[in-house]
Amino acid sequence: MPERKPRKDAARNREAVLAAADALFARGTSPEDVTMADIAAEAGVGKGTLFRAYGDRSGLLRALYEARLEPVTEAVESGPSPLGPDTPPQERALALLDAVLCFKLDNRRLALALEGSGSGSPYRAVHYERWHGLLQAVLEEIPGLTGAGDFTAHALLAATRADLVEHLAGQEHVEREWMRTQLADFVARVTAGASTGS
Amino acid sequence: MPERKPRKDAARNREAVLAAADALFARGTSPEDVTMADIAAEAGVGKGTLFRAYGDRSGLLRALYEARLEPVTEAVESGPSPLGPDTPPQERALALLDAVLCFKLDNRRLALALEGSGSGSPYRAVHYERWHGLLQAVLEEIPGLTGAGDFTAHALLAATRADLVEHLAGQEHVEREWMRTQLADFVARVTAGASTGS
DNA sequence: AACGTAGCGGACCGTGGGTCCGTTTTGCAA
DNA sequence: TTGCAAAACGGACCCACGGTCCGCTACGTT
Repeated sequence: MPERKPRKDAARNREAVLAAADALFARGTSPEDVTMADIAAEAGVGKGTLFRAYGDRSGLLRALYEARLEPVTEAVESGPSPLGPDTPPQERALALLDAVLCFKLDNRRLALALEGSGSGSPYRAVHYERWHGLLQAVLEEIPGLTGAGDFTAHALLAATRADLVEHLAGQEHVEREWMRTQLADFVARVTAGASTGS
Repeated sequence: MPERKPRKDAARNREAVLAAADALFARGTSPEDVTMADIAAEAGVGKGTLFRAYGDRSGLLRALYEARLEPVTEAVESGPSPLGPDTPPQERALALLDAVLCFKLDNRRLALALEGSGSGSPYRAVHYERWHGLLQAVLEEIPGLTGAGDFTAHALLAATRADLVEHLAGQEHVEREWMRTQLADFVARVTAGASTGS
């Protein structure tokens, strides 16, 4: 097995970089003005280190995102109802989308930076595919949605896009709870209606 | 009146630039590799000209987009059913979204370049606000959607985001007609269901 | 203690958006 | 026509930022 344990200063630096990035994104400035050099400086580390650790900008963003997302993923894969697997599909779809929305609300800048980082569409990201795959599977179990799971999952997830969330929460000052209600309503309408197709 | 007529070479160059950009985007290459210098070269014009005419990259993109979109806008504002104003709301909502989808399918690269051009979220663009305002108004007239028009309009439009369309049509090779059907289905479900709210 | 190597860091590079300013073109008027 | 001021041109130039390179440092192993 080619698994070689990393040197401990390396590990420490990886952490420092993540923390630094986190701090900078929290620090209100709009995501695209947070430069790689900034992050390196904040972490007290050379730029080279940062690129060696994460490959490129979107790699770093992805790692940070993934780390923040982990608890949610956990809860979805093996947690209790309504997020966990032992939940009737309609209710679970609702819970999933609410979880995504809340996550994006809590990590607005980060999510924004990640989806906005040009390199490749957000739709090729692993975490997107995870959400989409899961949501699709859940939706397919709802009567009247058979065959429409794929597109419907995309469409519903699109309603939680980082820049939309940012627009509503940031510019338009829409209240968190109001947004959750609206999304829940929307999802309910989608999952409740009868199919129009053949 | 501060309206001063532009010099005719200026007008000619503006046109040339638009045409050049159009040609380059049609030429298959992914939108972010179409550089300003490329466009200037293709138009047989200096970079300065291009920036003087349109301000910056996203200005140029917006102008081009707006120009292409004009016929659709026209049809929506004063055309015949089902796009025009004399259409029952539910049917019109469907037609509007179908029109947006078709437009994005026909102008994939351009739409992608515009929405992807970092400077400001797509949600502040004039054309987005036009679509959103209109769709919202239409939705509000549908029984059961009162009060939910704003968010619902955002959510439905999100299903036609350029990168999603590109992902489905470009990477996953989803058929145009199939996509239209799926979207129609989706919209129908949203506009048909009963409200969950108070 | 000594040594091989993983890791470091910041000078350096290429690219692409945007600016500047000397030169050319245009349109008006004498 | 010719003269002239203003508008427009164009490409050399600037700079910020992502990403690379390579001589140096410090880890950890024997």
